[in-house]
Amino acid sequence: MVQLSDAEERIVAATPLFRSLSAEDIGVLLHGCNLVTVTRSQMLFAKGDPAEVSYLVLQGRVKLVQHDESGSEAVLRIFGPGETFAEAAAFMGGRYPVSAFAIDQCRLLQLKTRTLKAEIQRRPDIALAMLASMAAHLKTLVNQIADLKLLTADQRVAWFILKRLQLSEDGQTIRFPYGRAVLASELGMSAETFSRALKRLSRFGVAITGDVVTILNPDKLARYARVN
Amino acid sequence: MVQLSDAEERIVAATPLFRSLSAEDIGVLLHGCNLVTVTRSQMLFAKGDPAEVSYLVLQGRVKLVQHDESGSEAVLRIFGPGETFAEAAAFMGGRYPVSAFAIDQCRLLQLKTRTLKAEIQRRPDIALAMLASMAAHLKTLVNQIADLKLLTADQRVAWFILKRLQLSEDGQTIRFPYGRAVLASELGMSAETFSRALKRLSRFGVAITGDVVTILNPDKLARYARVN
DNA sequence: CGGTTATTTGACGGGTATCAAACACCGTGG
DNA sequence: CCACGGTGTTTGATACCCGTCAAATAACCG
Repeated sequence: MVQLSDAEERIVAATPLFRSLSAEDIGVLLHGCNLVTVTRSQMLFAKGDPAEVSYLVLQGRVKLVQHDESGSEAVLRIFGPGETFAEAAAFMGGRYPVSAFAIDQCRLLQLKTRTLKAEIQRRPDIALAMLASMAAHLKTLVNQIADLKLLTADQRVAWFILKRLQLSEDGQTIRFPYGRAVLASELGMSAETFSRALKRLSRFGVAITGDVVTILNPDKLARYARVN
Repeated sequence: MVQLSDAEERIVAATPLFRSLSAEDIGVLLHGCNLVTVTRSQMLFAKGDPAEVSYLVLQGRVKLVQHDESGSEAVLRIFGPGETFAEAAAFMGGRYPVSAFAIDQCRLLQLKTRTLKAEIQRRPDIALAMLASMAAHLKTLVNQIADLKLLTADQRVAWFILKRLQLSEDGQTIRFPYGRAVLASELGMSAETFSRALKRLSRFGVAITGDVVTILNPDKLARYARVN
């Protein structure tokens, strides 16, 4: 059994995969899990590696990326504390279809697929939780595709800000959770375009100071990025 | 119980969701299902509708689309015979995150979520099959995002042709399964760009006559669209 | 404080969307 | 059989979004 802080245990219990389970059920699933610590820009797995484990983020951020032969990369998604990833690949027993890198210093829980599968056989509701978790992933990806196809770069940035604003404390400011270059790639644009997009959004009441973004007029911004 | 032709029963049995199940298990799941027939361009459900059923395609093609306020649409994916869709949304019991339209005349099986859920409780392996099916969907979407972010329009068209070529009989020709406009939207480009892309690909040994595409030199084309 | 990395800014070119018109395809009805 | 309207595709002209390259600036860190 791994050693987790109280805060970390709360994170685990709150994750979609485990939310519906009792503390002891979680204990069973975590039995024999590895706790791994990785440093900034370190690789967790490469595309094509045999997928034997999935991950739960406790601290830091992980980016899932796809590379092309020329070396440029596309960030598919970024996972933070409380989120799980690579469940699907691990579960299918195939190989990872993407690569994973730590953006920050990270603490991660490695979930053994074997244990997970075994538990599903015994406890069908774990399967339901897993289905729910994967359904959420699906929805995220579907929205991302729609955004890429329907919105301009500026609108995607605006949309990103608005989404974060909903989780914000004061409803007026957000802060960028990680570097702009990574953010740009996640939104499907170059770092330069992202920088310019931010500047252009000042027309709609967006002010940037360091890593803090102040949205003077959320409605105006929402009207510009009319989506969903 | 619905009335299916032999061919259709074979389609059902071969679908990822049901592949691992016995004929009688399938019978249980299909019990009380509706068989629906829709005509070209008819809507199956709209984004925001309560998601009560998922679908299995028997005949024809269905497109899942997202609209923006200006009326332009993005095709997220197209499903043909033997494929299932909307499982995730139906399963979560929420609302459909996208809209669905028939491209052709279609015959579809409506799967009741209630039945599916009940069976999962009794038979965990159905849950595994469902997880596998959703994992496959996830992988498709992930690849689509990577393609949109990393490839040019021409490369996406080339890549599409190559993928279809692998399923081709003779390994030299394919035919477009549906209209070019829909195809273009699926690949994330306008119909005009798609048309021009096809023309430009003649430089790499792609010849078009009507709906038939002849690939004179698959290797050359693959070298151009170097991906995966 | 120096050296490295991240971000911004500018200039430029190319890829794509958009608009418009010409054209091909197709089932219908005269 | 051919005319014909509707739909879908192609082609051309144009504009602009956005990526790339290069340089300047800022932020970071030991």
